[in-house]
Amino acid sequence: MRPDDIPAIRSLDLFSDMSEDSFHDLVRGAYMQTFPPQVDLISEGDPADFLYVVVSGSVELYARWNGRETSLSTVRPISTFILAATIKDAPYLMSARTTEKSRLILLPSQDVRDVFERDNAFARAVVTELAQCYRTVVKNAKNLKLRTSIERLANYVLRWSARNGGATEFELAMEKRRLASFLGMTPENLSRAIKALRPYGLEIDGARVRITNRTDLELLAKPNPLIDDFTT
Amino acid sequence: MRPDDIPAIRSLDLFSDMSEDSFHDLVRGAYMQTFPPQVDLISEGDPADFLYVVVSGSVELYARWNGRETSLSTVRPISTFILAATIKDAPYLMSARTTEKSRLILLPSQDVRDVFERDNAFARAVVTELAQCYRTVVKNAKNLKLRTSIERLANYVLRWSARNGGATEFELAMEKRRLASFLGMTPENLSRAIKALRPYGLEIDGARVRITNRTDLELLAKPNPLIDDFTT
DNA sequence: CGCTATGTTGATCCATATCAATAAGTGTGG
DNA sequence: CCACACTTATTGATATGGATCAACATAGCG
Repeated sequence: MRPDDIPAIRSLDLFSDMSEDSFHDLVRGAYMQTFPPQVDLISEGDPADFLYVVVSGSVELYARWNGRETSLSTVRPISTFILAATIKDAPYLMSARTTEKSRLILLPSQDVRDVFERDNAFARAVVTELAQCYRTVVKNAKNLKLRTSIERLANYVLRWSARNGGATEFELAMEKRRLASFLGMTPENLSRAIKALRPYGLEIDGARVRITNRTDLELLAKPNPLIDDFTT
Repeated sequence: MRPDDIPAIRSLDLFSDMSEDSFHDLVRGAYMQTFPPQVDLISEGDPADFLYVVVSGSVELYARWNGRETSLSTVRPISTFILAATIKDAPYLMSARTTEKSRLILLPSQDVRDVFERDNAFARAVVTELAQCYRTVVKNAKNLKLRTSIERLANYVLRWSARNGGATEFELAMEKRRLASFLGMTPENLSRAIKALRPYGLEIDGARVRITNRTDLELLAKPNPLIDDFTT
């Protein structure tokens, strides 16, 4: 592993509080690897051999059943994924693939569990991280069950606008087909949802998003911190 | 709090490994309360003042948005709910109400957080619990996004059959309207889904469930441990 | 520059929601 | 213990959100 990547990892909430010794034990067995786009990293059902850290690029978490596939989340730098499976030593519930060229750190799960047993600060950091993950998925479930696809799209756009400092114009962070799957609809349906939101102050042209009337869009979207706030 | 309830709590995975002192600190400020059915315990958005333990009865976790409501899970004895909000000192994401007469223990969140900071065994137990919760919600999201309502119903029945030791005949654990909401459909649609599954070996009469042809039902349901297994 | 994957649009179909009416429980007070 | 009221469940008719299928356009990319 490149020595100049270590500080970035160390500064993650998950690793920042642990002892120097523990951190050393973790990174000793770790490797950094660069993957091309569209590479399958893990497959649901596999044993959790590694905890992954996305250093650059992005990784899609998705799942399949009975020939269908759905996108569950996108992991962006710098954060980890499949912590729960690693800690529980249980099979992955989601598959993962790179969406673009990405640099990842692979931490052997056994090392993570060993350090977890020894280092109390790390154990507490894991709690915070897992609680965050849990709340994110709960929000997701609420979003899916309480909103129509058009409402989900409208709120998605408002969420990303907020994430971009309230910008009225920005770029979609992923392909539309992936966005459609993430929002729980087909690509065709997303196309139509986009058109349906034009009268409500939203224009999407290619990857370019323009909020032309925030008031109307919010009136329709009714964003709610208990579903849409990504900070708590 | 009644002294004879303490051993039951103590034996929960979440509390079994912690020191005697810490446990004492926790239960010292706790109270046990009995609630009638349909009592609202907490409301989403409220600060997380207590961690709850269901001792008897059952509690429904649900959420609202824009006049719609959906049931997210049912908590049965003996387990806790809203651990994540308690630990993070963040607002509840879900509301909770008793579905029947229920005995609950209320542990002041501040006490839980204090003990969490002091007791390392407890901190680790919280990790295991949260990882479990997280994986359950992920399975739920997969269930919702990958399956039709009929498939969800079929798998729900098979799951509860397994939970009852593989019984072919058992009682529904909740009202149909609640089940419909939990499965992400309307009560009317549940009624029709039940009828649609009759030719596939499932009969539901009132609360009585009878699996008349497990092979056919499984052929349709295609249960999958990465969605339906409630033990891992 | 042309191939291939992605995105759009239209036509149609299907799953599920909604609305309405009835039936069946369930609990309460007389 | 029954009658009434009220909630829950079922059934039918209809509407609609969203999926599917098919054709075409477009954009990346080698």
